[in-house]
Amino acid sequence: MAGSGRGPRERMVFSAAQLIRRDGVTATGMRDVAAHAGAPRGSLQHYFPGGKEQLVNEAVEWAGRYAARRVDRFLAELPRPTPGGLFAAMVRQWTDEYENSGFGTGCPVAAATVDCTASTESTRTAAADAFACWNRPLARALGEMGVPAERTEALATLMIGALEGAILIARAERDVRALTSVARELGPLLDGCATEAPPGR
Amino acid sequence: MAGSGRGPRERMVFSAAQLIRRDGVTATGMRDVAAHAGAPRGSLQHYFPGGKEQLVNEAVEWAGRYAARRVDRFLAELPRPTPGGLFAAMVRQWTDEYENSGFGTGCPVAAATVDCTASTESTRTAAADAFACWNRPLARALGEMGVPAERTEALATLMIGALEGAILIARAERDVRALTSVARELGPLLDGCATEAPPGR
DNA sequence: CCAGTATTATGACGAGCGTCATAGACGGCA
DNA sequence: TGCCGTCTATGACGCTCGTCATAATACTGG
Repeated sequence: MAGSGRGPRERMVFSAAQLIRRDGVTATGMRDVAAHAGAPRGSLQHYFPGGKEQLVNEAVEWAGRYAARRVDRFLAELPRPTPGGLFAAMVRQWTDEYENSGFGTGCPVAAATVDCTASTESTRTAAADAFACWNRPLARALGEMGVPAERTEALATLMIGALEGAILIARAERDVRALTSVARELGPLLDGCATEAPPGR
Repeated sequence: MAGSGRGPRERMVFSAAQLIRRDGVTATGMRDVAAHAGAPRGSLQHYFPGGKEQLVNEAVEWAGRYAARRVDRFLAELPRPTPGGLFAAMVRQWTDEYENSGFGTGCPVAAATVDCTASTESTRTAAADAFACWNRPLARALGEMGVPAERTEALATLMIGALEGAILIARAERDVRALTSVARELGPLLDGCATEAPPGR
């Protein structure tokens, strides 16, 4: 994850996302963000006159765009794209990170949702937008893989939800088991939804 | 959710869980817990000499036992138990709560995981135990419904993960859509795993 | 070189936090 | 009545937080 290039403003947004996904929003201090970004403390109030709320919101938005970009990249890398294969790639990103760098970090959007939904309306909105931003390319991809149009959005939500939940469990257990289990079980089921009649109900 | 009965100690644990699942661990103050429980502030240090860490851990443990108990209750209430029906009941608990009481609260175990995994080892352990405590009766139930033994644990994890993720998305969107979508899509797929050959792979 | 804006630097403030210290109230039992 | 463990009550301490005020510095166009 490169992020030390660019201007100090972008570095601070990136650092905020990193710290938030590790410690949560409330436990992440403005001074910590500046230090982590190697940026002067005085720049915070200059670039983010809206204070912590603005910084957090921008970090969440950044995370949403990042997740959407990753979906497109996974699609481009898959030789023969299937729903299960795409989901496996999404999961693998996390198992790789956890095996290489430990279980210290989760998803910043999830952290912001847990931490700010009840208190900060604008952050809640930013989190909802981030999920939508992530959901959109996923649903589109599912449609292109043969999933019936009326189910693409719901299945995309299922994929994101299952991934987020598995991340939670994996962090708590310090074990990628939850991630691999979810990928192994849900993957084939997702593949069954492509170019097939929807399950009777 | 009854909780105002019992002794002040139990009330404080219960109140801690309530506040944590609404505001997160860091944003929940000890004074808030005492006030919410209608308990004297001085009792906190008397019943929880281990400080906030102990209180949070007990709240997380309580939540894990609560979730496990709910699984058993759902099973008892289902006339003809199927994996999808059980999952629908678990999801319905949350859609009911959100439609009746708003989207202010989430799962306390998820909140503790997001908020404390990186900083407080004992709380991370408590969260892992809570997930395990929840997973156990679920996996057992799946086995009794005809799911092959080698898949019960993974499918239980998938159910919990999908539910937790959908809760996150629903809170952010202030909409039960994610919950209903996940239940509608995952339910039939889960039913297909009972008394059937596992999907080829 | 100068003017003026953009950026950085630093100290202070008030509020809230978790924790501690200490004293008071209560209640069963001799 | 007197004692003693359990519980309650309250004020204080040290710390960190987000924010603000104010000044110094860097940079850019004339």
